[in-house]
Amino acid sequence: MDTRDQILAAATTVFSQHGFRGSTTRRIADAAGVNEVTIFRYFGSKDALLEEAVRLDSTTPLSGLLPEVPQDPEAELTSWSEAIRDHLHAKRSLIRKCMGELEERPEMMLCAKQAPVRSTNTLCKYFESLRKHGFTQDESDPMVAATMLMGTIFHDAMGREMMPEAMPKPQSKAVPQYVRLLLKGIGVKRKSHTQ
Amino acid sequence: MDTRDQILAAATTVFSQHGFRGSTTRRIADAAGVNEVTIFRYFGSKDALLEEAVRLDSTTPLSGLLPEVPQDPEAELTSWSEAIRDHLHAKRSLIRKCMGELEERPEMMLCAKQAPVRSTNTLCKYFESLRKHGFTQDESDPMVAATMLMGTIFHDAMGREMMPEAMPKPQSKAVPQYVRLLLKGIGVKRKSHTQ
DNA sequence: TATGTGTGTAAGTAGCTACTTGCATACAGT
DNA sequence: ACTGTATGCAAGTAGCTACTTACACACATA
Repeated sequence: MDTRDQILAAATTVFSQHGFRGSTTRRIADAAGVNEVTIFRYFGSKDALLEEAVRLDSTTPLSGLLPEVPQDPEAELTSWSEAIRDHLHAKRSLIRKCMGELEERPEMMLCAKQAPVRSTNTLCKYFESLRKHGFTQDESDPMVAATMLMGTIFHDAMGREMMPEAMPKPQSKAVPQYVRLLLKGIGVKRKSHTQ
Repeated sequence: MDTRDQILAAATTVFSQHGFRGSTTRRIADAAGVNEVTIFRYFGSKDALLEEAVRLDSTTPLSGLLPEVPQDPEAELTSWSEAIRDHLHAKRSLIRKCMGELEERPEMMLCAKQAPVRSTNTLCKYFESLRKHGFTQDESDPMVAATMLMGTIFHDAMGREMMPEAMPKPQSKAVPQYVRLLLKGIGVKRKSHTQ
C-alpha cells in the first residue's frame, strides 16, 4: 500500500470521526504515519484530498443482488436487506458526517447519496417484478414499498446504537420482521413453513 | 425578546447551518445583532451556549396526539404521521448536525434523540391498542410496526430534498400510502370508502 | 444628582489552521 | 558513481479562533 493510498484511507477515517472542519491536515498526517507536507505534495489542498477520499469510498461496488425473477421473496429480500443494513451500519459515521455537511459541501452528498438511490431503484424493480410474476395482485406503488423498506433499514442501521430503546429486539430478528410486514402489506403470501 | 433569547435563537440558526465547529462566536454574534463580548458575558463559553441552545430547541413540546382508543386508524395515523414529518422536516438541518456531532458531542444527541424516542413509544402503544380493541388479530410485534413507520417518515423528511428520485411522488400522497401499506401489513382492515 | 446595570468598542493573547519554502536524506535505476 | 525521486524535517506566514481586559456610554432608578 503506497503513500497515496495510506493518506486517502487515513483521510476517510479521520473525516468519519471528526467531519470536515475537524479533519485537520495534522490529524490526517498522523493517522497516515506521514509528514504533513506530503499531503500537500500529493493532493494540493485539504479540500481536494477529502473530496477524493469520500468519492473513492462511496464508489465501492457493493452489493448483494436481487434476482430478476423472484423465487422466494421473503428469503431473497431478507438476505439482501441484511446485507444493506450491515453495509450502512459499517459506514454509519461517514454517512452521518456527509449528511451533516450537506449545506456547506453539497458535492460530498452527491457522491454519498448514490448508493442509497441505487439500492432503492433495485428494490423498486424487484417489487415490480413481484407483481409481474404474480406474487401479488395489489396495485400499490412499488416505490412506496421500496422507500419504506430502505427507510426502515437505514433507520435501524443508523439509529440502533443511538436509541436502542426505540428498536425491535433482538437485532437479529428485526430485518426478517420488517420484510415480513412489508410483504404482507403489499399482498405477497408467505411461501411455506408456518408461523 | 431580550438579548439572551436573541443569542440563543441565533446560536440555533447558525449551528443548524454550520455545525459546532462552524458556529464561531463571531457568526453567532452577528446573527444575533449583538457584540461578541456579550455572548461570553451571558453564557461564559461557546460550549455552554450551544448546549443550552440545542437543549432548549429539542425540548419544545410537540405534538399531535394519537387517541387512547382508536376510532379510525387510517385517518388518525395519517394525520399524526404528517404532523411528525412536517416537524422533522422543519428541523432537518439541526437534526443532521446533531447526528453528525454524535461521536464528538454525545450530550447533544442525548437531547436530540428524545423526541423520536417518544414518538416511537407513542406509536408502539397505539399499535398495541389497535390489537387490544380488535382492529387486528395479527400477532406482529408492535415495536416492529412503530419502528418501520418512524423510520419511513424520518427517511422521507430528511431525504426527500436530498434524493427526490428515490421517493414516492407526489409528496402529498406519500404518507397516506405509507400508512395504508403498514396497516395492511399488520392486518388492520380499511374502514369504509373504496379504492 | 448619583449610582448601578447592560451593552458596545478597542485591543490584545495564546493557540490552532492551511499552506509554503528550503534543505537534508535515503534509496532506486542507470 | 551519479542522478532523480520520494520523503522527512524545521521553520515560517497569514489568518482565524475562543476568550479576556479595560474603558466608555446610555439609561433607569433612587
